[in-house]
Amino acid sequence: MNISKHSLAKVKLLSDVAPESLEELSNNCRWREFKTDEVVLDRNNVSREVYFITDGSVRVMNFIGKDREVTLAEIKKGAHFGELAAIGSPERTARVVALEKTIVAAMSRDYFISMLLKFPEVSLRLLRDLAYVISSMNERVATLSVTAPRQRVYLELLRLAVPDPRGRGDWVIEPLPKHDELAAWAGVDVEEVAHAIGKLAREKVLERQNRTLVIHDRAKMHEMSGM
Amino acid sequence: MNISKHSLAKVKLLSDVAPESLEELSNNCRWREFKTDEVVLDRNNVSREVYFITDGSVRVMNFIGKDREVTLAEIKKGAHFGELAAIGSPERTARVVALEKTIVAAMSRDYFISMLLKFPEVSLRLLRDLAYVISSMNERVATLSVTAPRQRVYLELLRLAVPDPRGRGDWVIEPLPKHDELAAWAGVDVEEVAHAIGKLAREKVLERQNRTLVIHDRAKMHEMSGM
DNA sequence: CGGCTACTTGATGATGCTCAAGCGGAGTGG
DNA sequence: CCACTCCGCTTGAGCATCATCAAGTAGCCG
Repeated sequence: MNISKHSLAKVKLLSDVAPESLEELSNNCRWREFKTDEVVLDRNNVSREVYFITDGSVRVMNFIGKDREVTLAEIKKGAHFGELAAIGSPERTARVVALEKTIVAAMSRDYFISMLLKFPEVSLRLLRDLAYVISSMNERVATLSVTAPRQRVYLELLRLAVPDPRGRGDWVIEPLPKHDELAAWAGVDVEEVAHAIGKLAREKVLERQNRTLVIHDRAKMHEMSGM
Repeated sequence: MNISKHSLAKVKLLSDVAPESLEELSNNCRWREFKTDEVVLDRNNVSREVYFITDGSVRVMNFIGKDREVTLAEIKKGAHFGELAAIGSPERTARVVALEKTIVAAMSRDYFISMLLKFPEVSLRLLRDLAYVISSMNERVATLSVTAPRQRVYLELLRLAVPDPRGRGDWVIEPLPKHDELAAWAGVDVEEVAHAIGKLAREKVLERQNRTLVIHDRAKMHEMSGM
């Protein structure tokens, strides 16, 4: 096992930890690798380990009823997940899937807790992380409560759009995620995403170009989103 | 100032703190009292203080657009709020209103942070609290994403119902909150709450009795909620 | 070229939001 | 003690919207 590749140096949560302590922490993890779409963690898993992503990214999903799925978060290199189950929540309720080839360090619950008590700065940083998560979710709850499905699709598209690098006042989404991904974020079904984009295209607010969406009239789109 | 009334002894977050330290913490708070419906904390407030409720309860709300409001949480005696702004989030985004006569201890951001570093057990307990909040919000996001407005009203009513203390297989909600409160939780408008309850009454699933709702067929109601 | 997946588009029916009108109980002032 | 009023609840009609179903198209990979 190549130790140099198995370092927690890039993990933001641990950036206040001295290098020598970090190495000890690294050695107390189970290192694992996952392929795209592989399930990293499933519901009702009882391990309660905490996972640090040193390379790749994952998506956290929740299932309601039997068929419909909701995307709760996407977590990237340098971040962590599983801390909720480790800290307190009685059981895992979400499923975590690798979005690409991903390397994670799994730390046992007990070891994680003892680390928090040993390094208060880490606790503080974790608190900051969780506070940020809660703020984001507050926003999301408020948005979901107040906006109509169609509007949520507009908002999601606006969230993804970046100014067109080729000058012009346009904004672009590139590459456009698959419709079912957008649907899982916005809490609508797949057809609604297509209908929403179709309507915007008909009204010339945006244009479809292969895998990218070019938004011509961002202001109007924003207005249509009702916020 | 009556010191005996101004004690943080009942605050759960601080239950691992030794009594003498607790007294010092108590003395470093600004103690304040609010009447029903008084605004404890408003958006864009820059104080970043942390508040401990020693008596009473408050509601945390968020406003979207200009008119519609969403209830994010209700916080009771022994709990705390404002920790998100103190720990990290750049600004306050929610409004906090007293639900009854309420006494709070306000602790400055800096003092709070230093306390966390001094008492790692408190950090750990706070982490647990936040983890619990996140889990709850995950559920709420998932529910909001997947269920229709009508169903959310049913679910909210089911959440409030308790078994009828007078025997019988019935469940009761007593007192029934005002419709606009239910609406703010479920993310629907006021009439939809009335329509939903009306429909349930017509189908004899429940019965309206003054300020209380008697649920006869909880199973059917649960089924209608689609979960 | 065939087969698959994702996207597009439309029709339909159910549903929820808006508007509107009436009702009932609690509190107020005479 | 009685009107009066306000606020919250109830109910309904009309209309826009969204989920469902369905069919056809585009693009991709073997």
